[in-house]
Amino acid sequence: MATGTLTAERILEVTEEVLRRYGPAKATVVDVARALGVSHGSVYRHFRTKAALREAVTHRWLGRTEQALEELTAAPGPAPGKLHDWLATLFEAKRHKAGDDPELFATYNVLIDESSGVVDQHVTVLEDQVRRILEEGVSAGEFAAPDPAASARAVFAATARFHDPSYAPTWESETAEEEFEQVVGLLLRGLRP
Amino acid sequence: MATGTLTAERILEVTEEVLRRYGPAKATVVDVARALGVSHGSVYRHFRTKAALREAVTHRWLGRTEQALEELTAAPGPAPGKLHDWLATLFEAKRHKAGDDPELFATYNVLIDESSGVVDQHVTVLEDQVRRILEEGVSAGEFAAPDPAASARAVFAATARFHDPSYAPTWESETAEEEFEQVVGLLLRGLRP
DNA sequence: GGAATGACAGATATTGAAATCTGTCATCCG
DNA sequence: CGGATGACAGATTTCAATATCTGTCATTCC
Repeated sequence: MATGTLTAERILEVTEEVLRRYGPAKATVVDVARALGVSHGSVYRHFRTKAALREAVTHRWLGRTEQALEELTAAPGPAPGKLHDWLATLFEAKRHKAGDDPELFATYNVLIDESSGVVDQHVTVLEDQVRRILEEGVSAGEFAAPDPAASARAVFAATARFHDPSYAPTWESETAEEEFEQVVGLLLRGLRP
Repeated sequence: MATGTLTAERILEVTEEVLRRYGPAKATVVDVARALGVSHGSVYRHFRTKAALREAVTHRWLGRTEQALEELTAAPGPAPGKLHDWLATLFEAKRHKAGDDPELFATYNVLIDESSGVVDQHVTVLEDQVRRILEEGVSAGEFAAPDPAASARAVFAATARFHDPSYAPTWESETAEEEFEQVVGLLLRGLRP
């Protein structure tokens, strides 16, 4: 079935499929090897441990969200509106993933709990995007932020309710959207010069 | 050992002890009855189910925090400082419980996960205290909040990072205190008239 | 008569033996 | 010779038998 050489990339693709099919509890390295048509020893040539393989899958998954938000970050436009949209996009992306395919979302949440290092890196990337938006706003006189990096962490922390997966069960509620706007409104007011 | 009549209050006290000793997974109604020196049927006279007993324990535990914060809420003084102190006290109380006796804290977190209704009520009580502080500030011209109840929910949501037990592992970090001040500072700025 | 008991049925948890998986490595193949 | 293999040891998971627990209720006790 597998075409050509066995690459790390191909293993990651198949691992995603196996995780989707069997779930995080039952997906084994042997399953991945079987789906690839190779021995499990070959998988271990590319990933030192099962944990490393799962972390790589998680990294890929989180990277996709980072990429979508990076485009927003780099786009032109006033910083306050951009920050609002950046947060709204993050919220909407997470809410969509959670509501659309709850099982797959649950699977990735298990992976995320396992891979704290990968998540820390993800958070750092996102906070850095927020920091860049804040700095842009400070330059344009739209924001006051003596320490943009610290403010970025604060903004990210204050909106955890809307992007941290542990709150996913509440994201479908009718009031979630309104509460999001309230929090973001408060933060944008707090950032005014 | 037990003195006099069997009361709901006495059962709750002993249940707390049993939970502390055995943990949430192993503490049984039979254990509670044994510690009380009665048959387990007698416990069921006061609490319809094991879940109801655990919820009552949770309610009592959360009520103690509500009470401490209520005193702060009712005290005189400028609203901005009071809101800051209220949030700082909540943070400190949680952090202290988590750091002081991690096992007991973990036990109560298990109970909390089971008792969503009780927790919702607790959150409502705390948000109401925040709302009263906000209204006080609006009256004194210290805050601008067209809808104090909505702003109270926003303030509570934005500080989840510092009172939601799922974040407890990060509360000991050196930067937690600083991040708390950043978030609260941003919120207080956002509430200014 | 109101509170407590303990035997009971069905549900849940524990246990230990068997099966499977993870990670290594000597060997094989192109 | 670099990459793939599959047998292997120790760790983990599964499964089914056994034990315990939950919640009820007819009976006992004060």
